[in-house]
Amino acid sequence: MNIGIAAQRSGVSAKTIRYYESIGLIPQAGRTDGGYRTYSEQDVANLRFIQHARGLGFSIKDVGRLLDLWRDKDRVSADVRALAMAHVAEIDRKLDELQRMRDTLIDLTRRCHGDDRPDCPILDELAGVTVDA
Amino acid sequence: MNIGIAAQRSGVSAKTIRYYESIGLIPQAGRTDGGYRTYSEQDVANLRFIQHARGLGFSIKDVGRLLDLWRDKDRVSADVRALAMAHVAEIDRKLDELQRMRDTLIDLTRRCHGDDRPDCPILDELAGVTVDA
DNA sequence: CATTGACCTTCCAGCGTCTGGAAGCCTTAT
DNA sequence: ATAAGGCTTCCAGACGCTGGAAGGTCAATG
Repeated sequence: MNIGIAAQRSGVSAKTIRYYESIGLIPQAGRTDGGYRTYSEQDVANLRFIQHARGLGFSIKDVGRLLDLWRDKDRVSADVRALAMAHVAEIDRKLDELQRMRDTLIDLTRRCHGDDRPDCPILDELAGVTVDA
Repeated sequence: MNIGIAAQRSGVSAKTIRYYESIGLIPQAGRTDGGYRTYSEQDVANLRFIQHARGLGFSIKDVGRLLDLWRDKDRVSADVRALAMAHVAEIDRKLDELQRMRDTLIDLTRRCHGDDRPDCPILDELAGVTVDA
């Protein structure tokens, strides 16, 4: 099948499929006489796998590792689990950071009048002005 | 003062200060006869402001808007507040997404033996295999 | 058989936010 | 005079795509 159909069926855009091929995440596709890339059901399954892994936030590099593990019938599930748990740790780090930002922002917006006057604790905070209550 | 000192005192690296200048976030610095950039206390204050805003996750574009508001003595705090709240909304979106990823990953890692056997619900899920309990 | 239109190809550029590195100039101290 | 350290510019790379231009291929139609 052509790349457009593979894209539709995998949920990965044609543009992105070509990109994945260019960086070596997926092998080079076969070609028709006219130069069109051709894909098999297995290729579509690989692309779906990639799409799901990306949807869980795994980096391209990690997706490559997961693909390798998936294909390796002698893998040990501990390796897969370790990869996933490291990723969870990274997500937790990001969650913490975002939550801290959010807390600060919520506090500041609560203290800001939000009317037509110019004074604003948000700007004060950014400027490093210490405003005691 | 030279860029290195301004960097130290603002917490923004010299490299990044030059970058901010190149994209127009800060005005072009004055120069010595030898071509070195020079900075004032006010410049350092601006850089600190930028650093704080970036630390709260504001985009460069939003930081530019905040700087404009900061400098505009006729600003209305409602504008600042609206910017901050829009940013909180964006953070909430990211928090939700990360939390969803985390939930799925935690569930999968819990169901994965994580031993020397190859079978692994994480890979099954990514492959789209439906495993009923 | 020619044309149309949809699909495919490659290549280059840009998004956002820096960061690293190379080659070379300026300044200050010895 | 020289050395060391800071400064300069410019190019490239990181991440993961995405858009667009210029042109080739294919299937269906007139």
